[in-house]
Amino acid sequence: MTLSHHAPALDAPDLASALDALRAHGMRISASRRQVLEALYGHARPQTAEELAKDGDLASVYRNLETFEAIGLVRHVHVGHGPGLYSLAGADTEFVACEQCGAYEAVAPERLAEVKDLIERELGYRPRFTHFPIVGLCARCKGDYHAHP
Amino acid sequence: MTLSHHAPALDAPDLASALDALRAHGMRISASRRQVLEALYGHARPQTAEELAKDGDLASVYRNLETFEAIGLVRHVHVGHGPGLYSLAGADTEFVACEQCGAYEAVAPERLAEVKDLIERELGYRPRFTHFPIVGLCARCKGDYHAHP
DNA sequence: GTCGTTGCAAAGCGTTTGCAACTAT
DNA sequence: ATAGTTGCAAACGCTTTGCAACGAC
Repeated sequence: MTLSHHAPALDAPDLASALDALRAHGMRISASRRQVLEALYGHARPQTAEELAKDGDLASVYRNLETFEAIGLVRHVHVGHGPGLYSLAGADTEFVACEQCGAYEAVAPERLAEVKDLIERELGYRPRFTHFPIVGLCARCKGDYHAHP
Repeated sequence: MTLSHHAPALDAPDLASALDALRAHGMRISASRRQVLEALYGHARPQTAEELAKDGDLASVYRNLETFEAIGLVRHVHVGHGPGLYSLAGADTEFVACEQCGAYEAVAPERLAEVKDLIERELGYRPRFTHFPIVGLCARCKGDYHAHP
C-alpha cells in the first residue's frame, strides 16, 4: 500500500465526531477501533502503537492506525530509531527532536514558516517536519558534548 | 553500545590512509574491512551495508561500519524507512530527502548555515542534517500531488 | 446473511548478538 | 601465541501479511 501522508487534517474534536468520521467513510466501529481512538483522545503526547493497543491485538492497531491516517484522522512521526508515534491529526504540527537525548517537541507550523521558506528557496525542496522531525541537539545537549541520556 | 555520531570527520583521502587510520587505532586489517573500504572509496553515492558487503558477511560489515564510524572514518544517513546509507566521513555533508519519491541529495553545510542559525534561534535546537536529513517534497514532487516514484 | 474486521501466527526488513573457528599481528 | 575478527545462526524491534473465525451492519 502507498498511504498518502498528505491527507488534509480531519478535525474531529472529540471521540464522538471521530466515530462519525469512520461511519462517514463506511467503516465499522469495532472494539479495537474504539479503544485506539479513546487512547488517542486520552493522551496529549503522541503514542506508540503498542501503547495504543494496551493489551489488544497489535496487528489490528497497526491496520487501524493506517486506515485512520488514510482518512486524515491520525498522523504519526518518527523520532530517531524508535517506533512511530501516533496522534490525532487536528492542526498541523511539526516536530524537533534531539538525537542525543531523544527528547522531542511539537512546534506550531507558524514558527517554522520563515525557516521552511528559506529552505525551499535555497534547496528547492519544500520541507515538512510533521512526519520526520528536524533533528539536532536540544538546548541541554548542545552544552555537554559527552552527556548521556 | 552508544556510538557517538559526533566524532570529528577523519580525512582519509585514499584507501591507504584509511588503512593507516585503522592501524593507528590498533585495529587489524582483515579482508572484510579492506573490502568495505574499497567499496566506500569506489562509490560516490552513499551505500547500504548490503551493497558494501557484496557477497560477504553482513554482520561483519555492520560491525566494521560501526567501528569505522566510531573513529570518524565513516558516517551514515537515514533516508525514509530504508536501510542506512554509509559513506566516507570526509567533509561534513548534510542531506535533503523527498518523502514522496525517495530522492535525496547531499548539501554542503555552508548552504545551510543561515537555515540552521534561524532554527537554533527559533527553537533552541542546533540542527544537524547529517544523520537525519531535511525531509519534504522535491521540486518535481511539489507540483504533482499524486505523482508516483 | 454479508462482508468488513479481528486475532493469531508467521513472515518481513534492517540490524544486533553469541559463540566457536579463524587469522593478523 | 594471543588477541581481535570473522562467519554463521539466531535473536532483535518494529511492522506487515495470510487466513480462518468473528461480529457490525
